[in-house]
Order: sequence, then C-alpha cells, then structure tokens
Amino acid sequence: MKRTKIIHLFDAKTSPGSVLIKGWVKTRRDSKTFSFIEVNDGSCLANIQIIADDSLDNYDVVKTLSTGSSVAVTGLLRESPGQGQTWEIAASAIHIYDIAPEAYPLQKKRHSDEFLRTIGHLRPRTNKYGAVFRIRSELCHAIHKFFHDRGFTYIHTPILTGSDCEGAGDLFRVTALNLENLPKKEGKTDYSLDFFGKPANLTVSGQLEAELLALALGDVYTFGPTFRAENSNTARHMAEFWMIEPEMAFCDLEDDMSHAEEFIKNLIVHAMDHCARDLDLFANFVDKNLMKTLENIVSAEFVRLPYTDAVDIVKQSGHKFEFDIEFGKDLQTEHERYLAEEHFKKPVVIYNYPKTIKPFYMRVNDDGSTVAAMDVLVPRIGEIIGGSQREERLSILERRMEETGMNKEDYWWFLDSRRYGTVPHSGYGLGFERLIMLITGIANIRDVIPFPRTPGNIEF
RNA sequence: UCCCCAGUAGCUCAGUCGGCAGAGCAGGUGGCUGUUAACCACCGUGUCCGCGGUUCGAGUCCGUGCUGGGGAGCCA
Repeated sequence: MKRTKIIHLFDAKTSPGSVLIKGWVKTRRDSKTFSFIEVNDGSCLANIQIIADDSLDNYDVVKTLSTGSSVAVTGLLRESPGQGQTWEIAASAIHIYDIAPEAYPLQKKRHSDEFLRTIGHLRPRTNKYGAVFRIRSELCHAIHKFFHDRGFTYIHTPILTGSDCEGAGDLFRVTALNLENLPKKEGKTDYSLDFFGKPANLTVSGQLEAELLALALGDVYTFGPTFRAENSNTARHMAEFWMIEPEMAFCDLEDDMSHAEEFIKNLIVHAMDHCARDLDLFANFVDKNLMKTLENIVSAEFVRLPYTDAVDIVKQSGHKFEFDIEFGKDLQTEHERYLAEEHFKKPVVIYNYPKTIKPFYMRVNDDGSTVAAMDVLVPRIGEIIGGSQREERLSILERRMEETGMNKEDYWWFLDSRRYGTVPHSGYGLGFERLIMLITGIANIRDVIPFPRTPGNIEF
C-alpha cells in the first residue's frame, strides 16, 4: 500500500477505507484493552490519532511506544467518536521502526526556546519549529511566484567575491592558503599565491552584480545566503542569513518604495491564505496580537516620510529618548520604534537620508546633501528593508567613491555599467529571516532558521 | 564590542538571615478511564556552571572565567 501523508487524511470528505501512514509518536495513552497513539509525520501541525487494541499481534510492544518513536501504521480511516478530532485510524498493523529510549530529550510538555537551541538537531520535531520551517518553505515559494508573476528574472549572484568594501559590514575571508604557514611578501601575506590570486570573501550582498544584470534583463532578483562577520549579538542579526534583492531598471525611488510595500503585503497575504493552521499556533502561543498586526499591515497604506520630517517628529514628540537626534545622525532603534509603533502605529518608509551616513552607490539628490535611500520600518521588527535609487551618473558615482575612500580600479566593471547605456534604476534588500519573524511573531532570529550562525556558535 | 540579568535533578523553577538539597513535569511500577498537555497511588534522580577567595561552615558573600538571555551599536 502507498503511504499517505497525514495532511491529506484531514482533507478527506469521506473515508478512503484502509490507509498507510508513517511518522513519529507524539504521545500515547493506554486503556485496559487498547491505546491511543498520536502520530505526526511533519506534513502538517496536526497529529492523527491511532487506535491500537490488544488484537494486534505485537500489542505488548506497541504499549511501550514512547515519544519520538518511529512507526508505520496500516488501518481503517474512520470518523472519531471522541471529541477533538474528526478522523482516526483503527490500526490493523503497526510496524515499529525504532523505539526512542528514555534519553530522548523532547517531552510532551513545552520547552524553552533557549533549551531547544541547544538541541537544534531535534527541535524541528516540535510543533512550533515544524510550523516555522513549513512557513519558511511556503514563503520561499511565494517569493518566487511574486517575481515570476511580474516578469522578473531570477538570477544567481556569486557567493565568493573579490570586492571587499561595499560598505555593508565586515567580511568573512575565504582562502585556500595554509593558515599555519602563510606565504609572506615584504612582511605581508602574499595573496598572489592564493586560489584566486587575490583576497576573496563571502558575499555581503548581491546588489552590485544584480545591478549589472538589471541593466541587461530589466527586472531581476536574487534570493540567496549572505554573510557578515560582525560581532553582533542581538535577536535580529546572524552571520549567515538569506536576503531577497530585487533590482529594477527604469525605476525611481518612488517606484522602489511602492514595489517594496506591495511585496511585503503580498507575502503576508500568501502566508495567511496558505499557512493558516501553522499561523494559528503562533497566534495562540507566541503572539496573541499576531493576526491583528498582520491584518493591520496588509490593510494600511505605508507612511512615506522624508528623513528630515522623521527627525522633526522625533524631536517634537515630547518623548524621552536615550539619544538625541539631529540632521546628519542616523535614527536610533528607539527612534525607529517610536515612529512605527507609537506615532504612526503602522509601517513607515523613511527616505532621503543624509549622504554622509549612506554608502557610495545611492543616488545623490538635487539638494546635494541627501541621497535617494529608503528604509522600511515595521512595528516590532524595525528595519526589514533597505534600498535606494542607484547613482547612475558616472562622474557623480566616481566622486562618491573618492569621497568614501574606495579604490575605483577595483570596480572598473561596476563603473562600466554607467559608461555604456546607463539608466535610472533602483532596488532593495529584504531580510528573509526578519520577514519570518514578522509573520510568525517569533522574537529571536535564531528561531526562524534551522541552523543559526551567530558569534561563537556553529554547532550542527 | 558595551550595559544589565541569569546559570540548582532529563526539563521548568523554588531555595528566607551563610547552618542536612526541594517542588512540579518528564521517566519507572501498579490501577482506572473513548482518552486527548488524561487521571490516581507509589518509586528514583544532583560536579548547585568552572576556578580562586572570605568563613567554624558557601547553592547563598567576594573576585574571575565560561555559557545563555535582555538591551545598545553595526545592519537585513
């Protein structure tokens, strides 16, 4: 008999008769002549209830099934006379793959997230983590669908890169040299002997390469891993995270902001439509206000707020802040939270930042002091998107590189894109894990990715 | 990296003023019941994070290191 996934059992309108399911035991309750066994196979949050009675030839072993044990169950799918579930399986045979011993760390009871992080290899078997990882998968699908529906080309930007000063943070150096015995030239490491003949790093962003593809294919996006060697110890940062970076030719900052807003709303709607059961868990046990928050984001028109106005609002708020704000200083987390959570109570897009606090590639505005940058701030998470209209004018771009102390020769290929048929274009980066935090209500970024990479932690 | 908090049974945590190490859950045994975070009775469980110090005596006080958490910076 062919195995049926448990999610499909719950779709049934009428019983298909006998079925075969395979999965892991969540819990067992015994009566005198029979047992209730709840089995989960990861296809959905819900367990299927198995009725095993003493007519089974291995009932004496079935009665010892513990949480975490693996089984294959054949039996009749029938309406359950009990409360709490519509269907149950009256087992005619139970094959036991393995009985999990007493040392199995997961219990029926709820565990703390901190403890579960120490057993990252087993936590996907819990309800909560199973649900996050299913939602994560569904949203990957939604992201590709969103762009595909709009005629974007999915491109792959390199993971290994030779550019080292994009201004996006500290880099992980990649080398094939023997670190115990580095070749030296005039006292310094001789990278001419390294694999690529020069220093190489893990990418911090696919943006520069995506720009090149946008200036050929029109609308493109990348969706891949990104690496930052920053010693960040917060609930919102990891050394390895996944980023979605659209890049659009013939697109100005206005279009860029509209696109970002549509994107976020589309993904939230997709999650509510396709992950309702899993989202219920988060709405019930993680964040009681989750559905209200999500509905608010979907229905609200995002506020568009120039940086200077944001500064004025913060200054005139009458609120006590730890840090002062004035033109030329970046908004602190407390200021961003005040704007999104208290003042507007909905997502806020802040744009036209001072050029002194933004990287070289952002387009200089006519005022000469600001750049066409935009950050999307959402309640609870803070910055979820950072983007800009790119500087398409060669001379200004070169001047900005000089101002920020960059070596133009290293970026000859990037500058070529402004030399030959340059056009206005824009793009942004959305942190995938921060999106999952927003949609699930999970507060710590380490809990929305199966194997988080943070300073001092690379187990599993 | 900086500031704050925590580390005690497999898990969650209590431990008063410095004086014999505790509870619930999980686990085991028996019972009961179409049960559903089942229920009832009984049973076992310790490097009190490591190192050093103060003290007659330290889980408790002091110093230090490690680990985890919250906040900040950097950002997505």
